[in-house]
Amino acid sequence: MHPYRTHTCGELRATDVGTTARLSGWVHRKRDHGHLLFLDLRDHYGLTQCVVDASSPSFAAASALRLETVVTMSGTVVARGADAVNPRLPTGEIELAVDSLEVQSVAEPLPLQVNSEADFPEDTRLRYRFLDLRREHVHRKLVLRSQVIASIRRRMIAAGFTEFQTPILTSSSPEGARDYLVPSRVHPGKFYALPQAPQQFKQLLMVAGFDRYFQIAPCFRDEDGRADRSPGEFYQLDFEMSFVTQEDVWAALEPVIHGVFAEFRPDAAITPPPFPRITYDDAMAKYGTDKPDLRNPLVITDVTDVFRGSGFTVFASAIEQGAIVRGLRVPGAAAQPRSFFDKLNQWARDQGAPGLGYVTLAEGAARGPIAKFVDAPRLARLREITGAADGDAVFFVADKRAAADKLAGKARVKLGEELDLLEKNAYRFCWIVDFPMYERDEETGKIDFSHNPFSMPQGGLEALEHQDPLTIKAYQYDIVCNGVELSSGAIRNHRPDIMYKAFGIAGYRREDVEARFGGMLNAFKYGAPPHGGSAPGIDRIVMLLAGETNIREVIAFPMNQQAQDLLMQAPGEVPPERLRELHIKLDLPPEPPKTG
RNA sequence: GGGCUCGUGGUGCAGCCUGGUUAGCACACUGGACUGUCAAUCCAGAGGUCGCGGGUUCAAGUCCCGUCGAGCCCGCCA
Repeated sequence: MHPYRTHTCGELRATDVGTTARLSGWVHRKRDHGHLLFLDLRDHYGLTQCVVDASSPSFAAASALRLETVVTMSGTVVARGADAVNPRLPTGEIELAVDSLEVQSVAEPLPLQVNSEADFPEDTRLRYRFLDLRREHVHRKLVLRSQVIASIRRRMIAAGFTEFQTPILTSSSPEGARDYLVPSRVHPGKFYALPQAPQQFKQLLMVAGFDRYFQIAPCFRDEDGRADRSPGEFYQLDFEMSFVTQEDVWAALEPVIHGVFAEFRPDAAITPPPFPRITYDDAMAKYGTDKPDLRNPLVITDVTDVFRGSGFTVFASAIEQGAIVRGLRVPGAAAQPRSFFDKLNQWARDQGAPGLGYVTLAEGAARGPIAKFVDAPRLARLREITGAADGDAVFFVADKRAAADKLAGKARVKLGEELDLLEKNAYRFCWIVDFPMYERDEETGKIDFSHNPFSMPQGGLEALEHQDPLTIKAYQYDIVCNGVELSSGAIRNHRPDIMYKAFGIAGYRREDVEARFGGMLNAFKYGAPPHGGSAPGIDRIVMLLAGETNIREVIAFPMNQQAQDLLMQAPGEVPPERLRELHIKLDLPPEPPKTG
């Protein structure tokens, strides 16, 4: 007999009754009746109830087993009595009558209950991640992650993509985030950078003629974490295609994304391809964000006309100064108590806004604090623009366009959540397209790239030479699901002449461009195919499929928000001789005074 | 760098608003009882610098100030 097991803990069935079996696993739970002991043995595959009674020579040893001890149990598979069958377990019709047991590894008392679904503090979970990952619901999410990645890989290969690996130790890249740097021992004072994305490599692979590239690519960015953004590192489905328009890229990705979501969430409603395309400008106007959650039925409108020249001087004079007024119609909200509107107003103030105006509609009239300024013609106009009817409420935000969009967008999210308006069990996708090529830095007034500097400007060289840069769009697009940005992508700029010009507008001299991106620029001088791609975030896809809002839930060994690995104690100090070898001298900030 | 929330035996929570008996409950742990449980049950026990420092007070887990740590958010992340 195998020293550890003849079956897994999820395998034995009624048809195995009478056979001899050996199982190995963790002691999941014990039910000790004194002269009869039930013991649930758990492994990756499932749970099997093992029984030991007082007559067994193993009885004392079995009674003494602590939870999570690893043990091998041998015995006979026996049928459970009709009233003892556990229908919740696949192995619930049988149990293992234990003849002998062998302890493989003893467990100390646990800092974290493995057989509990209770919430534990995240630092405890991360410090004892190996225990946390034993817990069924956490374990399952990591298995899901593996299956999702396998499915994506299968679908990409079937679609004619070729998988590549690209360097991890590379040079600093043009993405906007801070790089992780790795000092060179051989080249004093020089550093490798970990790739923020394999951006230039995948473009070089297109120049190399591979036509369709993909990679489940690790990406490293030294930026602060968020619930949906793991600090340090994450994975992208990075892909790139030659001789394509942006429509071709969308058409290539949509069946992969839709297929994966349909495969793992057959219960959910999923946007069928082709996904809606929403221009950046429309998204900002209608949803107040470039990553709209389309499960939310609320839509923002422009009601500046309703208040222009009205008696409500707060809005009217703001409009004179160039402000706009955004309206948010909320069906049925007129029935909410006054406290509801007061709370929202306070919320808006907490967001740094002067407040959130509103009217409610009933019996053909407007009500509320500012209703007296909305006369009959203005009310008619409001109804016309927003579609509001009796029983609805309309909220107002007056500010400069960008600020008004932002707050109206936040209010849309807030109201959608508070009033439980979001479509349930649904994945709603869209493409946000036609991003601006450039934007003006509010502080410096300088014109800079608003997204990827390697994107092709719409209109090409012609547009760069003759158009106001701030009006130029790029062939740049994001895919968004349920308010989560899954990726951005672009048709790339493969023409050195257009690239010099594009960088020139953002203030880079020809020499700067050559110094920083010489490798790729040089490649483009020897015959580069037009190409484009995208790179959806794997962690975010799995997070959405798992129904989680925290990305660390689908990463086996995540760092905390301070970019520390509590299990492996990273980052850590290194011995002085290693620093000398790397030609590094530390220049540390002064120690803060110790107070406790 | 900033804002908000949280910090109480190994673990999860209550107690704090409104200061006052031995800091309570559950899980885990130790011992005992129990032959059909499946979150087994019952009895007993051990286990606490109430994050840390300072202040107010006759008295602080509770109120105030500071500080450290964690989470969420802003900045940042094309």
